[in-house]
Amino acid sequence: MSSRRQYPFHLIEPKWQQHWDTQQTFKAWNPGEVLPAAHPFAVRHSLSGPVAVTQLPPKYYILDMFPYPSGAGLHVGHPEGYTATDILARYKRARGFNVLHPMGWDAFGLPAEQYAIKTGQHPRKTTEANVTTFKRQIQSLGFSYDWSREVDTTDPGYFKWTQWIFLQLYNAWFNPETNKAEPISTLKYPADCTTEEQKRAYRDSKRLAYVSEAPVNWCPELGTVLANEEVIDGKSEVGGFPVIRKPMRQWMLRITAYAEKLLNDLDGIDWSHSLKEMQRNWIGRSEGAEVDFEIADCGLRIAESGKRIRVFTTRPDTLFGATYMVLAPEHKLIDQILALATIKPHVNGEITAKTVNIVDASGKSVGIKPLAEAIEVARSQSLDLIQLSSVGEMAVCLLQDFGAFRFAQQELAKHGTDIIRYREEVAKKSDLERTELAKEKTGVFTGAYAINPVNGEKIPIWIADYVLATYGTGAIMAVPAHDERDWEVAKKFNLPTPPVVASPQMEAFKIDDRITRGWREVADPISRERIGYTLDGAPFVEEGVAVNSANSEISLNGLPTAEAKAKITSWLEAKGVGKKTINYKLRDWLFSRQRYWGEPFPIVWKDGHHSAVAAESLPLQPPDLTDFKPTSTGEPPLARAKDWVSLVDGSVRETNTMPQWAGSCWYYLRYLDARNGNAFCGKEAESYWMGTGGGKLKVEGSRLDTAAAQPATCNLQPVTPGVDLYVGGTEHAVLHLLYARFWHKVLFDLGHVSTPEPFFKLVNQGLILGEDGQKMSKSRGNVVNPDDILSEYGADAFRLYEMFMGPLEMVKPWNTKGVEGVYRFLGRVWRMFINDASETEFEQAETTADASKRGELLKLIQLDAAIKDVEATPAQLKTLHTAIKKVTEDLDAMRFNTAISALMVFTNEAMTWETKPVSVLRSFLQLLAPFAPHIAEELWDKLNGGRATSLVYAPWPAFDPALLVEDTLEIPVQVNGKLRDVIKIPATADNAAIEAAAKASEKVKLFIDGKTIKKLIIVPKKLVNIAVG
RNA sequence: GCCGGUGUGGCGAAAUGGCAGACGCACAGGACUUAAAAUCCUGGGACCAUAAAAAGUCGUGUGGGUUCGAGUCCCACCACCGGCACCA
Repeated sequence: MSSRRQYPFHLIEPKWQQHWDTQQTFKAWNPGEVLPAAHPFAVRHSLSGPVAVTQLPPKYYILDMFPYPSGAGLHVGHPEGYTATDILARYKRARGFNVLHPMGWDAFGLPAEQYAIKTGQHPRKTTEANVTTFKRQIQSLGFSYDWSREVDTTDPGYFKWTQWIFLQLYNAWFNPETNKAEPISTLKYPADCTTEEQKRAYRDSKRLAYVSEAPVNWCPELGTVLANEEVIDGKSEVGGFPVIRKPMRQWMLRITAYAEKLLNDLDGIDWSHSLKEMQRNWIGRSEGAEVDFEIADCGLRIAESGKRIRVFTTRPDTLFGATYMVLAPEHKLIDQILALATIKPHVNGEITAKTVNIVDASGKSVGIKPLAEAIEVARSQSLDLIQLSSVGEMAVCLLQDFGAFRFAQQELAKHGTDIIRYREEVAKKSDLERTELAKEKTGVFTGAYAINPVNGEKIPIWIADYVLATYGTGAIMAVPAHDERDWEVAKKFNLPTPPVVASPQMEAFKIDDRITRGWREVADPISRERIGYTLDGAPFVEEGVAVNSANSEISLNGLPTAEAKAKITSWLEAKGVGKKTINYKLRDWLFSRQRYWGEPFPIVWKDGHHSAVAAESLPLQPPDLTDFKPTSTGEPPLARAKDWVSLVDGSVRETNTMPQWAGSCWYYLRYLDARNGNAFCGKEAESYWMGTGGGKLKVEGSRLDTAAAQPATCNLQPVTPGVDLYVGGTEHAVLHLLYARFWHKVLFDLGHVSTPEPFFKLVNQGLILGEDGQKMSKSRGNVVNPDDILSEYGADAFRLYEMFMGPLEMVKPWNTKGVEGVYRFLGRVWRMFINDASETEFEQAETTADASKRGELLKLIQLDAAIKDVEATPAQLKTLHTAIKKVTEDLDAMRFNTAISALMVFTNEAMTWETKPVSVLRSFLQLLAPFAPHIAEELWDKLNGGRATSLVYAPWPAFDPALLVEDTLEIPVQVNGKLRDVIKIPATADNAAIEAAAKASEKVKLFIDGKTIKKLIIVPKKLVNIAVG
């Protein structure tokens, strides 16, 4: 503040921001819109009136991740990406594109709601105030957004369509045959679905938006459930509160149906490698096999589903080494085991039900019969009728010898108490404890055994919480010799660890050697009989060669892992006890929240069934509340609004709301046609901005060139860019970006959008750290407020600095001194154009002038007398065209920092010119304009005597390579790779002349005289290297 | 542990396999000024040497390799940052 202002940015910046605003300079034109003839875009492209798609130039859609307008206001991280996209938007306008560059507000969210709970202030009020602040701050940076397309996710005109898209999901199913989403009306019902009730249940189970009663991530502190993606290390992403598992009725979105597409289509889009990897990891595809293990007969089979346990494994080749089995504590089979162990059976005469569903020992229903008849059936087989359960008049009865039943039940019951206790312990643990803290493996034996299908061995069934109920089948076969976790458990509980894979390097599969390879003889008689050896030391988890893996029908011995997998899998398939399977880590998206400040579901409930509200009745507005807390019964806050919830026909509204991600899943589509009241987006607008349609001009460097460079693996048909460039932070790698791709694909399948992928090219800006190199945070006190920087250095300097810090994608620390550097640069640019004396006069006038009149005083500032309308010298043209080339290439590659340095190089050079040709300065201002638009417009205006149209649509200067050709070349000469001299030589010199000149150099001679030249390299016009011996 | 990224002056950084450190910050010296600020000019990787210089040697995280030539390509390792993490 103490120093003199480099140039009057405080007047220039508001002046041009206002100018752009009133002229609607940055309005993007949709096909069919009426273009005023005077608009600079119309002038540039010779258009006016209603324009057809075919008349419009090619589009360029450049998008920022819209912000959540928090109470803290903008921080310097936000404008980093916004500046980058703004520079490119301005550049692309100059290159002749119709540029769509919008901004909006992701305004539903927890902070406003929590503030509301504390203060009673309605979240809408808080949100509106925050949006106002954000908008003011963003606008003060001079970004070229088309504000006529501003969206706000909390605006009923917006969330009407969020709800509408939800209904699209609700009314669709994923058809595996066509591999896409289809309207629910195309669903075919299985033969046993006959009644309306059955059909409804089937239909509801197939919808892309469905209701599920399952354990979910419940965060007591936030009073809501969270998606898997919102839980980090067992704590909520927002606030870091503990999260526990709790079964609740919730809305889910079937994103898993799209797992394969979400994975494969990454190949065709231009995202950073690491971001794609993050998505791939999150989707977590793994190939393996499902294998069925029969449960060893304990006399207690009761249902078909309980007869076998299905496991998932990625290493079916190790099946011969499975020595036990582990079920997740939540596995439903455990319930059956427990039920059997604890039921108090009624036998024969004790049964009171009128009818009986008889099941045999294998769990099959033998038939439903009146009680008397059922008893007769039992008597005829010398068995007992044991009642397992009853509903009303009907009982389910097992046909079995009661004595044997009681014995088996007692056996199970011995372990039953262990199981119950273990399950209770597990349930008490939070996710955090179950992962981070539970380093030591735990588990209990169930008392039951399974049969290994490859060798008929009886292996114990355990339950342990290191097996997750939600992945695969919730059950595994444990192969301790070849799996870290199984190894730990086996060691802890003294279970055998027979090896079935050997390292090929060690050739350990040569059985004779195995003892020296770390295998030792086992004492366990079962394993000894089968294998005779167990692995010592540590598990061998890599791929290798199968050993000890044979039965009378199949042998894997000697096969490398990949082949062994294939062989055993087809054997299992032939036997009908297994099949090749693909599993994903990705879970369905938990889509409901127990909150107020979100989109209400357009769903009503009646008699336990849900149905959609009519699309015509949308938007469904949330009720007005004064108390935003959940109800005392733990229901969501919407349940407080009794009038809102209850409808006249006796049905009630869904009281959950949608998560914050809903609004951001499709906002980029709303921008295309933001004020459309009849559709989420008009068809023509969608296909012009997102598709390949439209565009009469062939523009060099257009997106289509980029699309052509797609990798061969791309399987997107048709190849479409969608959003041409999307810039935002990595924090959305697996949340917003995965969800939005999912919604887009559903909309694509249903014919609402024309591209399978929404964001063709995506770039992550790197985090900006505080001056101390630490993450900016209030508690560290290192937060930089853009408003402070702006008032001291102006928006142009701020923009310039954000880009000059380093490559966009990199993490980099803020340094206010660096802002001064680029600010000084702008000062030099200013002085390159401006007459000193007139500026002094302006400054004096300004000190006395009325504040409102100061803008007018800019007129006092005169151009420097050295600026003349003369032909540029070759040297001046060379300086200019060097800059044009560098800035153009750097902008195409998003290298903003080096582009700015090229502008500095030009300025340093041009400052020294005695005469400055207008034409050269004009081109320079065009290069500068995307970076520092305000000063560029002001100087452009002065240079053109105040008569020119806005610089924004002036065609980008072309560079002429002919002007860059040098007469004299400076060629470095190396001897043995070390620089010894630089020779000057005419550009026309051929290699022989260069060689002669190099050898003639005195400095070079010192190093080559008296030595033999072994090799001589000449890179034409570049370099000479002489290798001597 | 797994996956990805990054290591270059005092600092932010730049360099199609071809003059390492462009551009900027900080710093030092000078000009202007009564003085300061601002501005303009000059300097600058380290070492060695010197009155000063020239010349020379070393130098892009570490160790190897390929090459006439490596910050850049290959192999092995180290450090930091980000993501995932009992995913069978």
